[in-house]
Amino acid sequence: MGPKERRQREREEIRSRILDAAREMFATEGYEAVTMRRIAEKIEYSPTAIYFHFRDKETLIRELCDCDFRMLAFQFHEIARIDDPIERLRATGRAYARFGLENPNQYRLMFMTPHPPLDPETHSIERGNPEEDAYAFLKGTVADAIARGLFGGGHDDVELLSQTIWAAVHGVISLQIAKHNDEWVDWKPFEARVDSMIDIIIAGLSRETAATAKPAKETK
Amino acid sequence: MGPKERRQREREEIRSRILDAAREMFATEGYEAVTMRRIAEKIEYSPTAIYFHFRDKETLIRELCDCDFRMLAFQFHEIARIDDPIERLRATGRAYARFGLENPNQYRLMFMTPHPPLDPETHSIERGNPEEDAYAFLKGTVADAIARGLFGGGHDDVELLSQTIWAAVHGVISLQIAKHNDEWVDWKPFEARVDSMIDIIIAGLSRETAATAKPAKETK
DNA sequence: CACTTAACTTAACACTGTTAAGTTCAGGAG
DNA sequence: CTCCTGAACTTAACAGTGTTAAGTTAAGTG
Repeated sequence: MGPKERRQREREEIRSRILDAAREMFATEGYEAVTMRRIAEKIEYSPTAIYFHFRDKETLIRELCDCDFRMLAFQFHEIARIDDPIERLRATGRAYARFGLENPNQYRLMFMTPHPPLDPETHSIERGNPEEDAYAFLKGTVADAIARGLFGGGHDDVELLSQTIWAAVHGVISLQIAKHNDEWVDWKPFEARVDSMIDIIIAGLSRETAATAKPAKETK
Repeated sequence: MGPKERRQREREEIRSRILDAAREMFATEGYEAVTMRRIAEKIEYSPTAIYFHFRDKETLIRELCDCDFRMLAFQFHEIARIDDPIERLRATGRAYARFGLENPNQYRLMFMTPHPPLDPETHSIERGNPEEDAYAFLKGTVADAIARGLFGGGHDDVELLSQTIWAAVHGVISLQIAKHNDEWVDWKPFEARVDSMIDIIIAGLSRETAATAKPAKETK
């Protein structure tokens, strides 16, 4: 209980003040707007002070990122209670899309920007736990759907299907974020595109696999 | 014949030398590696010389981008001769995926990075011409499929379907580019993911619309 | 020949992330 | 109490960025 713990607490406090300042600037103005000097200015320290708490800018931003991953997984809390896997899948897709639309800067950093592999894999998120790991949550739903026989025959690879479903919704979101200002394309409303994608994917999964559904003709 | 045209030609020549130097650095080392100073060094001019040919770095890079868009559209040249719209669609998706995998840096800039809207819409590409405009090519194929009754009833909005199909394949590519180094996910091979996506989308679009394929139950 | 003008260079500005060196000051040891 | 350690910070600087203002050079034109 000595002053040692107080020091520790103070350290954590300024640490999270840095994080908070960075988060706000990042969320409202985007990645480019976050500079060490501006963070420092906001919390009224010198720029170098930050380096006492974070190795470099990259690790600072990555810590923000981890936090957002957990926030995303948290969006699925309510949805987990939907019993029908198909409806759960639909709701998951929509929630994911909403997250992307409402947090475009975070989404860009999380899913649209290549990162160098993290050295010691020191994530603070428990991998595989659907409460914290959004991908694990999706896999769980897909596995349920397969187990209950809701997908057509041939659709039995949980990993592959999860990655495909994820990519489908991610495609809509990331095009929205990257190109919704692009006048080249007459964009349909975002919600319409999300629903269209989810409907088509679910319809496609409900049928037999292509090999059996296709007109029996070996192409090539 | 006069020296006026020679000057013009020389100007074009150095202009394209800048472009070429930038393109090479960009393709092999990525966006961050391209700096005005390094371009200048490569072509043995001073950094400021570039500004005599391009307003700023942004417009230089955007001109590269335009070129890549045309290159993408060119990939579809052969494919245009496939008669069956469904098979043409399949081939288009695969060619698009290959383009993304082989040109990740270009793909990132073209489809994964938000750009401020271009002032006077001075693209050098003819919009709507399938020979130059890849999106127009896709729309053409989708329209064909609808016209021949290959999609289920209800799937009749060319624009919406094109955007959905594009987003689906784009999702696979962009996750590959941004996250294939991420050990969090046990990635299936890229080709498998592309084929899975295309098969599911086509299955979802074929014949009966979602409403009839779904168990007849009004959700909500 | 004088003059304009395009094409360029040099030097600088205002930024960026990051680091080396110096300062301050609370807390523990003797 | 003094002495000293070491954490937490600041100041100054480095090497880099995109960009611009001012100066130079040389070719073409009246």
